[in-house]
Amino acid sequence: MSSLLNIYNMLLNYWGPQNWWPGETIDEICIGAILTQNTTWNNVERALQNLKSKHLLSISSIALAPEETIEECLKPAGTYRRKTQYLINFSQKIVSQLGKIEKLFLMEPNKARKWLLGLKGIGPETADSILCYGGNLPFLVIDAYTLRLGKRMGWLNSKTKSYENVQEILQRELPKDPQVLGEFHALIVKHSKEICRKRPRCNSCFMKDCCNAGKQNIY
DNA sequence: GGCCAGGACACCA
DNA sequence: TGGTGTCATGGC
Repeated sequence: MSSLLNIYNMLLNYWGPQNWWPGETIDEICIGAILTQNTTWNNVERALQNLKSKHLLSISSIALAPEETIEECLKPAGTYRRKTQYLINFSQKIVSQLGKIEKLFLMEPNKARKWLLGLKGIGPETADSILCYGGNLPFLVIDAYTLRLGKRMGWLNSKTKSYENVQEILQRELPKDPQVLGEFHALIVKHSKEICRKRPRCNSCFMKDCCNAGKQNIY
């Protein structure tokens, strides 16, 4: 079985750098991380554009904005009522407790993660996205694609349970480098969307034991 | 018209 | 702890 680092290099060689996370500012990255929950990025971009057109694409401005205005902007992203609550609460907590988001990234990384997880609507995946892509901190984002690929390719077995458990197992074999960890997650998403989802039984995948694993029906 | 997406939460046993 | 329903728009 190839090492995780080999897998990373294979994916990077095949797909090239994914340049995640898209966004011009740290605020935009964090806002996008919340909006992308269970939604396609295409829909998130519409919501981000709506916010931008109303000059609300910053944490400080969202913290002061009327709820109805944010709701209207977020509609294209789905679950917009919840996301409005999450986003306003997140922004207000940043402003009132930290002043600005950059302060979060100066904290001890695990404390910063805990702080984020204490906020309503910020789960482990969103927190790690904010820390890795917004804060340039070495956290690997674990998502459904990662779990599926990991089980197919044997990095993970069916006993691996919690998010943190999976994250620890995978990060142990990867450099503690936010660039690598961020790129790895982006590549897994890219690969899963382009190959695994469109051709779940394909024979042409360049990674042995990925799509054509012939294993139990994990997909 | 049904299913799913770059999740998280509430509720239940 | 683990499983299930809910949120909600847009693309395929």
